[in-house]
Amino acid sequence: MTQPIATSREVAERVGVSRSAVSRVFTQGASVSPQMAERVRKAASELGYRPNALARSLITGNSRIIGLVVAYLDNFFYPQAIKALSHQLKQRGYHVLMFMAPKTAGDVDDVLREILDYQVDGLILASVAMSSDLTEQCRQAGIPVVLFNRTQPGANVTSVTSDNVAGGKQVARLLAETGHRNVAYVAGWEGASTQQDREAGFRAGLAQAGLTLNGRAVGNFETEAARQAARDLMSAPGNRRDAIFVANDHMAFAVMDVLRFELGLRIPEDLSVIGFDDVPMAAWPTYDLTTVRQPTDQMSIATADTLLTQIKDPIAAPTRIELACELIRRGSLRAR
Amino acid sequence: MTQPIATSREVAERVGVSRSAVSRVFTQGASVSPQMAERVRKAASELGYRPNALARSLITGNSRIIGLVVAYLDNFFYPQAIKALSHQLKQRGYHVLMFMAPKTAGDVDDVLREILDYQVDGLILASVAMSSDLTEQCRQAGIPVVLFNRTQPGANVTSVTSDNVAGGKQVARLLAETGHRNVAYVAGWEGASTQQDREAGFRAGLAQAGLTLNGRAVGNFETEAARQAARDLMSAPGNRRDAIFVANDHMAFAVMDVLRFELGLRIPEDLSVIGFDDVPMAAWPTYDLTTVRQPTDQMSIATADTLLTQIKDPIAAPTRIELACELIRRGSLRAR
DNA sequence: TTGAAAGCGCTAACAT
DNA sequence: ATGTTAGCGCTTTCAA
Repeated sequence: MTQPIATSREVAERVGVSRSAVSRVFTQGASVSPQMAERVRKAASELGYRPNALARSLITGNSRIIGLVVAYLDNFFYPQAIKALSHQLKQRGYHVLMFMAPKTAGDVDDVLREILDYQVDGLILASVAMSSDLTEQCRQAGIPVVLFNRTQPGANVTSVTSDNVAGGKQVARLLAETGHRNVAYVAGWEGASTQQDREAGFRAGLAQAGLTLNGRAVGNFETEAARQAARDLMSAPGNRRDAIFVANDHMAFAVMDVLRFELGLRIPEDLSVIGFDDVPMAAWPTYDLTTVRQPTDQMSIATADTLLTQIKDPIAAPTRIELACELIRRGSLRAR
Repeated sequence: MTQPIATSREVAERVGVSRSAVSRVFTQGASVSPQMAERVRKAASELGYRPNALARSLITGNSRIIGLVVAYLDNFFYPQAIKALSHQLKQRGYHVLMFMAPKTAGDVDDVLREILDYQVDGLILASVAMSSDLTEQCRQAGIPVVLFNRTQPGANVTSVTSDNVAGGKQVARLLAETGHRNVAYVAGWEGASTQQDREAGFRAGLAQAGLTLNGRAVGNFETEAARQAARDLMSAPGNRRDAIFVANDHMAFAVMDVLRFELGLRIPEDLSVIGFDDVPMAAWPTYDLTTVRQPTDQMSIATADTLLTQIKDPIAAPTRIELACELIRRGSLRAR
């Protein structure tokens, strides 16, 4: 015997007022007398009434739902980020409709369309790309999109990242200063702007220090591929590397495991390793990883802020927000 | 110049048919002639029309949205589970409205109510408890609830877990068989059924083997608390423990780090460590953790299945689904 | 198979 | 400050 949830009509009838009155009581900044408010609230709580968000959205034209698309949930950076994002949005009265994207960009559009069917007020793409078709469609529909931890070169779309180029440069400078001369790089997925920027910054930094990159392998931001990258890098004959910069912490852990357990190397005595992100595990004594800290909380705040700004003011031009990141020096790096 | 998304009326006018006709074309199992379907679809795609899910929900009474509440996102078990859950639900045509619960159970109800405002068709609580008030309210409103990886003793509510008692027992048996005689336990948050069941099973298993628990500390399912638990356990004077069973992998890693780096102990030579969950990191050579594998995918499938069953048939009685779990023996355990 | 009419639950002018 | 009216975009009887 499923008893349906009370409607505003029932509350109105019980109190003997109009449905508009009930509506106003539950609407921010509407004008109602205190006694009306009290009587309505009382009846509402007796009946267990709460406004139907869907019906409200249908008429106000905004759902207070933000679509969030995530791909790399196995990288610890993202659970952290999701938590922060969801927290920020909640504080602002928004909710998160989440979707796990396939890493292959093909199907993302389909899924995005499904999300759009729910009249989301905005869209956050965490390390996910969308077609320029869909970007355009969102623009036309007036739905702001923010790219989180990724930029999309050609597309004229808002993004929030840290300054990955500067981060890469800092790593190069640190390695040079600490006497490393034979450094290699483990790349992430080549299509990712974060990967590209970190590498570009790293190479530029090395060049400034009079060094060149001596070895490169692709780890695709995945554990297994990163392991293989480490093996490939170290099996190249005649090379005596003294440092590896890995495009993110997630892969750096995999690389360190291979160096230690398969190749019997000591870190940092035989080799320094540097990562990127500063996920919590990087601080664990087992890894004690020197890395570049991305300001997750600030990035989340900036994402929520710009998204909501654009929701309020759809004419606003896309911005590219780039936050400073900080080198965190730990035991995986040794001066030589 | 924000161009609004096309409505069914516009499509209807363009084709010269009624809005009902358009609706039928986009409704499963409605009767439309092939030529009607084709003309409407053509016009729809030209105008970029897709049915408004909110308006549809308002009238059909189901939103195809499932509310998902999660608390412990820093435990790697959950990102995995979320991924699996979201995947399962997507396959069945549902979407996930996500919320991060505060670990303090107080505010969960508030948040749940917000989710309910969106007329979700069902609710999944991952390691989160709700008040019996709200449980009752959901029952009355006909909204099925499934507890994922947690049971709620008094409450008559559906849950999906692995057989934590059996898991704990297996651990005890294994430790006994491999000659451990002085075993301690690091507990999770005491309010959690998983914690309680694992400990109960473990104690029962020890008793069957003629052993008793020799030391216990509470790690609350948190890294820092687990570290402290390890310190407390090992600093008890006169004790020569040979094994620690930790209530989940997430804490086990923290415990291992303390044993190795603060206390200078070797695992498993000086001490065996066993965890619970079998998160991906457990297989990494650094930890190589003996643990009890929870069947994440099966649990997710079971959760999605029962939830959707109950959505279709709201009269169905709550069930308590308990899936077998499997002991995974790795290097952190040594026969003595 | 198709169209006309009614209404899901709510809010937003417009009066009063 | 409150009630009346209209309508958000859609689906669903009911007739034809």
